[in-house]
Amino acid sequence: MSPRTTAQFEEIRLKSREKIILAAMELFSRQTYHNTSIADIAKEAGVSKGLIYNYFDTKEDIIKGIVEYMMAMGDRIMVESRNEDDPRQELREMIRQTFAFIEEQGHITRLMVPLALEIEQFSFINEIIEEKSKYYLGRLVTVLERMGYEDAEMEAWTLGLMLDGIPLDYSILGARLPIKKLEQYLYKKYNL
Amino acid sequence: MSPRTTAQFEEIRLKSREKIILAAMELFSRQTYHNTSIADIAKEAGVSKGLIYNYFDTKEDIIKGIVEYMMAMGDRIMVESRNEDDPRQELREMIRQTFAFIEEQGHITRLMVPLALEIEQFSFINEIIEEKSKYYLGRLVTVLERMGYEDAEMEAWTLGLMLDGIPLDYSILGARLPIKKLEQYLYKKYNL
Amino acid sequence: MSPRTTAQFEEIRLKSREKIILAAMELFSRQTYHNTSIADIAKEAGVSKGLIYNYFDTKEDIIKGIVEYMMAMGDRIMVESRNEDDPRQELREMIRQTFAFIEEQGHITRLMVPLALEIEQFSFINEIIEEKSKYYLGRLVTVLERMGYEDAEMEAWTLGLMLDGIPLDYSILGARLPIKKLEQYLYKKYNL
Amino acid sequence: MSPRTTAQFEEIRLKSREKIILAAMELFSRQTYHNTSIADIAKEAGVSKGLIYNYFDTKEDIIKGIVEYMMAMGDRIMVESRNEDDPRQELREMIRQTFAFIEEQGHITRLMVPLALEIEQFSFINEIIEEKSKYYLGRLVTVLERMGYEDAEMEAWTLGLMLDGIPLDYSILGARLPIKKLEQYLYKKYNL
DNA sequence: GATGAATGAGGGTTCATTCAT
DNA sequence: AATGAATGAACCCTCATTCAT
Repeated sequence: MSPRTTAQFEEIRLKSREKIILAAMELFSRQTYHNTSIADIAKEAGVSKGLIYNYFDTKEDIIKGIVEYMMAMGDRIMVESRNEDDPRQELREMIRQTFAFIEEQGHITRLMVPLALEIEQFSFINEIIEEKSKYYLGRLVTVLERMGYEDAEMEAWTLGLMLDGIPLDYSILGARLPIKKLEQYLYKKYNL
Repeated sequence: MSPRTTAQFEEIRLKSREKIILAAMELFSRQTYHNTSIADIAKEAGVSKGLIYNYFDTKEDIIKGIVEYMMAMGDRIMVESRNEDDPRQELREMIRQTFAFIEEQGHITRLMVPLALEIEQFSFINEIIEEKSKYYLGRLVTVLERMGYEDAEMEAWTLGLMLDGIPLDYSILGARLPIKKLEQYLYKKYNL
Repeated sequence: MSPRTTAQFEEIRLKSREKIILAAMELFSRQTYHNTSIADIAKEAGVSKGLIYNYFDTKEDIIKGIVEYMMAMGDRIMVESRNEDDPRQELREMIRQTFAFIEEQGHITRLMVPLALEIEQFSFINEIIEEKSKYYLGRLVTVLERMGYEDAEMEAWTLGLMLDGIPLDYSILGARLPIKKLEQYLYKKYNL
Repeated sequence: MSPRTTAQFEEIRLKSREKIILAAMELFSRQTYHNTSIADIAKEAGVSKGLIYNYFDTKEDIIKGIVEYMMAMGDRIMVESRNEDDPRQELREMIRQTFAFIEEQGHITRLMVPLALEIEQFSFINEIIEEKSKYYLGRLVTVLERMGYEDAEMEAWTLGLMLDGIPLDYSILGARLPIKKLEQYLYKKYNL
């Protein structure tokens, strides 16, 4: 009889929001942002069209929601794995995590890369990608320096580019990309 | 007043078709496939909307036209540069051409990469990319073998992935990607 | 903890209802009936959307509520000001009250005039206006007859029309309408 | 076989545009701007919804089109009727034209007055009304001065307001407003 | 009495595509 | 070959209204 408490409402809101975000992620990665209509998302989420606008001001806003959701969910590439004593160990861990991420969360890759390219206005995605890359590159440089590389910066770039190429090729070649063997090869190549 | 010859007609047709394709390329790379309307293309090409349907059955068909056009235009990454005597020279040439292509024809890169990801129905683009990659990879393997690399296949993959990563990063970082230095570094790294 | 008495409930009801009506009046006159949503009203009234439907069956119903509210509030144009002895005095009082109303309650004017025209279904507003006008006109006729006007009815019409023209011009011209001077001029013209 | 000439296209465009404007005028005056949908207009004009956007950028733009159309159609209140010799004759003509306009083109009145009040953003309608009023008032002042009125300006205001009141009352009372008798009464009152 | 999440019809607008000329 | 008026399906979004709590 009495109205729901604020906490109850909050929980309901979170659940609905999540349903919508998950549906949107699924569809965007399956069929592209532009080929997915609000009606599609609503149906996939089992929710009315109108409700979506209770949580997102605009269709593009849903993307922002997805990114936030993913960041909150873990953002697992970035798990810290510093190793003061052994730079080799640290580099190995960085590479391992990157491959693990691509394999385990391949759909995120397949979602974000196209999104970044598909929606030009969405500079904020590019900004996130750029910032992460810069941070990642910085760490690579440090580690490679400690490993004694002379031109550590350029070597970091080649490694970084290669790791960036993986999701791209992966989204085209899928299983034909020999990920496992590549990972092993990198360990060997860098003596890890 | 004399009726135009078949050849004249054919020439007119080719000219109009080219105008449309060039306009579409320009706009797709500037503003994305989905954000470009047939009306936009018509205006950019200085042609009526109706005429476009005289040459292309559908909007997506224009993409096919673009790809064909680009292939016909020279496909310059693929210029043969075999060098039976010196594999080093051949690899150097392959790398050089790749970088040259990215720099000179950056807009094509910025056009094709998004297109490949944006339009899922367009498996044929993926197929083209895949075929080219396979060919390119094959050549890399051969060259690296001749250069004495033990695991030439995996080394070719790393190099290929890296070269694929460049356009991706380039379309995000633009001038902040140190392309020139990267090219030089690769020459040094592979002793070319 | 003791249950509220019926009277207390009734008071609460009245208070909420009034809050809603005042909010709606404010917004309708500020931004038009059609540009004001139930959500806007709820926010302005500091009340939930649901509650509004506790007091009004429909959005249009709120208008009925506003009209009733205004009538109950005093209907101040219509304050009786009969003066058996001096028709001049009576006419002067009628004119004075009209001008006073327009000046003091300008927002009501700006609310009702558009409303009457905007919402055709709302014949009842037109009916009210019509009835008031007829009554007002009747009084004018009587007064003017007593003042000796030969064609009192037509003179009453001209005066009535003029007084109707004021809110209309007022809602367009605002302060550029020389209300004060007009009032004085009318007194002079009718020798009041 | 050959494409239509520019002139032919121009004629087609004018015709379609007019069909749409006439349909919109009809519906706006019958059921209010806000209660008329683009679909309604399309149906009334016997045209597709899409075509309307070939001629008007936006729904509000149609109003601008209507106003322009009406101005181009004649704007008949404003027919010059100067009479250097006899101000009485000139005033009589002004009043006559006003009444004629209201009677003959009542739908325009019923269209524009609500429109001006319904759409607040549409300052341009208000501006037109204001400008016309100022002009009209100015002429009234001049004429009344020549007729010897002492406070010609205020007298002009009362007359102007009254003439403004007519369309307002007319849109509410319709035929119950004794227009004919009012007109005659004014002639008599002003000795025309 | 009160809340706000949820619904769904409907509105404005866009745009690929057709077709008469 | 060429034009651009015309179509209509589809899309994003708004909002009055309902209802479980």
